[in-house]
Amino acid sequence: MARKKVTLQYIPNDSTRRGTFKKRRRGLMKKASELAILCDVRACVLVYGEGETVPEVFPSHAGAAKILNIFRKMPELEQCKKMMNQEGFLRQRIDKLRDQVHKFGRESRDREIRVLLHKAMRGSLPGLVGLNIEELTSVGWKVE
Amino acid sequence: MARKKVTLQYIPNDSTRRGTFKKRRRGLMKKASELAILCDVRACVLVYGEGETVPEVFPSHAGAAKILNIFRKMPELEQCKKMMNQEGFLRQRIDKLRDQVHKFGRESRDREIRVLLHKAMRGSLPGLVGLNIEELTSVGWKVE
DNA sequence: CAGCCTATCGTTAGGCC
DNA sequence: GGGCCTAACGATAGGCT
Repeated sequence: MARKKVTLQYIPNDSTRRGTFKKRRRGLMKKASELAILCDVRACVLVYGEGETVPEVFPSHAGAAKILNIFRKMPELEQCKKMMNQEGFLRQRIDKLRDQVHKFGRESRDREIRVLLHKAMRGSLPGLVGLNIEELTSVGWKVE
Repeated sequence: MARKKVTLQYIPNDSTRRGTFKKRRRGLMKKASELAILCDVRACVLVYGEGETVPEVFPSHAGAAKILNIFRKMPELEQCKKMMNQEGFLRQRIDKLRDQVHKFGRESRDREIRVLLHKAMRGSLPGLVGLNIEELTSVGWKVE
């Protein structure tokens, strides 16, 4: 009856993981729906189930596609804008790094890094800018 | 100190809405991250803040773009599959309708429809055929 | 307006059919 | 595996600084 404290790491047991997945995906979609209703904002969510070719989508296939198109058209334009100032440059850099981390391992490290970077940013921007990709990536491992 | 019971409808007051938005968007992103970690699934979330041109994205701009590409390549193929059987056809139809309703406005008489759906499902599929577009749309939303 | 706090509500892990 | 249930945990509305 006592509920375990949720360790936030990959659930090895298949049936447990699937059960959790089903519950939480539903929860996520609900949250998204609530956010959209309460604040009337454009939002979309895609979640591919384990080995599924068709994702569950909010708010709908077409609705998501619409938002996705907007998202798609923005990249280069935004990149130009971002290049204009240091903050933008940093953000772009973080994005790349985040991706690398993703490639290496589970997303858990991704999230940790984000927090870490947050702190680093508040501390001092130059400290972060000085690091190269490998160094920052290894920071992710270290954190874990 | 007493917390209100959350009415799940558009929040008219600007500052309240913005506050709620910030909190809930953060919460949504966290949930997404947890889901990805716990179950190791591909997922992405895009949320545009009120009047923002740049959305907040999970797991990252590039990461989302990757998933979005997969999503994009699937439509026609899946549609063909779905056309194969009646259920698929119905689902596709509901999708379109769901989108329409979203464009028109906020969904309201929620509970009534839910009852309707219950009846329809227990009765039989043909029961849905009798409904008009608006009703069917709401049903589609409830199907989730 | 942005954080921080706390009471309360909503989500969900773990059991049990 | 799919639902349903309940207690525990996590998210967050409302208030204060």
